Amino acid sequence: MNTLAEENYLKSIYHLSVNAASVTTNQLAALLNTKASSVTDMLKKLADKELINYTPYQGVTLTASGEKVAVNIIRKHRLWEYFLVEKLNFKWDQVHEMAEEMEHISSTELIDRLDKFMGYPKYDPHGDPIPDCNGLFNIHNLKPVAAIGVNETGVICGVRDHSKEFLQYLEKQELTIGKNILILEVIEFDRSMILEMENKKIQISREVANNLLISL
Amino acid sequence: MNTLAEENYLKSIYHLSVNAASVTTNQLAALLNTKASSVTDMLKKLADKELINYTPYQGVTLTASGEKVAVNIIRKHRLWEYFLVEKLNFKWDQVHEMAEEMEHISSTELIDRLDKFMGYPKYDPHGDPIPDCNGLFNIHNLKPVAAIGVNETGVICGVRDHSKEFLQYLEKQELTIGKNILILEVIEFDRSMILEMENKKIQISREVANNLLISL
DNA sequence: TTATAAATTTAGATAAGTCTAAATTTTTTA
DNA sequence: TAAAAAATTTAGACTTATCTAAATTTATAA
Repeated sequence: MNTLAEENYLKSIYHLSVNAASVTTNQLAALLNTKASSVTDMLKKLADKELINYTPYQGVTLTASGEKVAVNIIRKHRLWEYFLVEKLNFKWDQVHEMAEEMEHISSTELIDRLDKFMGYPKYDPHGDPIPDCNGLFNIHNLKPVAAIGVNETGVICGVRDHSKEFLQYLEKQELTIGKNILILEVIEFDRSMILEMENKKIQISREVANNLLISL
Repeated sequence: MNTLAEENYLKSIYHLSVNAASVTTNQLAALLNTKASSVTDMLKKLADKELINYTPYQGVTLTASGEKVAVNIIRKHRLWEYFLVEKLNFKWDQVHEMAEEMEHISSTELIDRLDKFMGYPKYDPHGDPIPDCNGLFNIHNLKPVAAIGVNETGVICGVRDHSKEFLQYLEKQELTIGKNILILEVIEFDRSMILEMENKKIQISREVANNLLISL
């Protein structure tokens, strides 16, 4: 149907579209670790297949059919991540690369049965929503910890940065999905924050606070 | 490490090596659904990587390192087939194509954990032995039903033909892995065989008898 | 608003894996 | 054992996805 490279482009366009109306060539080149000229070539190909809307120099958006393909890849990625953590006992910082390969396994029947086998999970190990077999998913309204004030509380529900380093840091601090936190203090000097979590005080930098997502 | 095409060639060479000392270009072309000239090109590449022993016009054998790669792919293929049947409830005739994709997922850690998750199975859904994490597996000594005589018994332990059509036929006749059979009669005219299985009489053609494997 | 910088596209090249057609080697057979 | 047939390899071309370098377009700034 679509090649591996095409799938990766569509997925990347989808992810970059979250923050902007249209996605630029350079953004894609940076995310896909390739050159702008290679991106241009692929964009023409995807436009020919009517998976994206592409006007030279003006960036791209996904068409309805392109978005469907992208969401399906993301569904597969997140379900496999869930499988790796819940069934094979991997840690949340270990599963991304494996899921990057597994998301390209083509069978829809397989992924639907995997979904059923695991009890139709709604969120992956990083708190990201898992699209159902129709491509529908909850967009829950998360805020970075940095966006709330002293004496406010929240539940950790996701991360903005998905890097191994950040996930390992959070794991070590036990700042994991589902934990309740209370903001005790914001240090004026560097805007780092002191939280209470399970009766412990934890100080996190502004950088961390910006990348840790909570629901109120 | 190795490309998808390289992995498929090594796997094919391994499978064809079971029946002969060396594997020919045309055998590979037929099995891989490609042309002899394409095979020659790839054989040169694999020889450069010291995964096969190749002398022009003389066919190929796997080197120790090529065999290790091939066995590892087969391990992954069979473990995923087992997973699909035992965990996701697919039928034994449905899993081959999916496992053809899944066998290329690279992580060794993943496959070893999958193996553990399933309790270290020794045989896949078609009765083929699953190599362990060191590449070792039981070669049990199976015979085609056609090779035994009247009044002899055996346990169905494998198939020679792995085609969907043959597997579906066996399923319908309930001639599945683990069943006990007794040879009641061999029809002289076409050498078809009449078996007793779970108090039922079943007649199978010579063709079927040649492709159904039992242990005595 | 024109010059400069940045972003993007085009042109031409490369590597992997495949193909067809022609050439070569091996095997078979008369 | 020489001619014919079969198997295999070589030569040259194509596609996909990539690259560098040059050209073009858009954005920015004096």
